[in-house]
Amino acid sequence: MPKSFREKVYEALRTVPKGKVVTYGQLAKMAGSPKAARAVGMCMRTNPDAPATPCHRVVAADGSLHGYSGAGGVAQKREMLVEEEVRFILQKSDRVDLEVSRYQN
DNA sequence: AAAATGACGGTGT
DNA sequence: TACACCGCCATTT
Repeated sequence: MPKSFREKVYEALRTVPKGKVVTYGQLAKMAGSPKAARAVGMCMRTNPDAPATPCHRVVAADGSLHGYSGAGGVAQKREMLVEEEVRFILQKSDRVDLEVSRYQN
């Protein structure tokens, strides 16, 4: 099979450095389909595996965390980000500060 | 081949 | 700011 959309997504995701995050929409654009943000989410869900794919660095466009298939759900996801020194909105600890921690744009 | 699914995004209220 | 709706897309059934 030729490279499926999901593989491109994983590839792009792997380029995201520690301490930075990307939105589903960004990832979709990097994979070649600017409006496939939703599809990207599904790919993350069906492949929570491998430490090679930092799916915890993927957040919503407004900086909020949507889901996480791993144990602990979004709670665990948030912890991981904090551990990678990703900046969060102080008042709203549920959102990432995209102004600072966003990967590229 | 067609319909259903979901870890989205933007807009309106 | 929070919640409800609608539109979009790759993947799965």
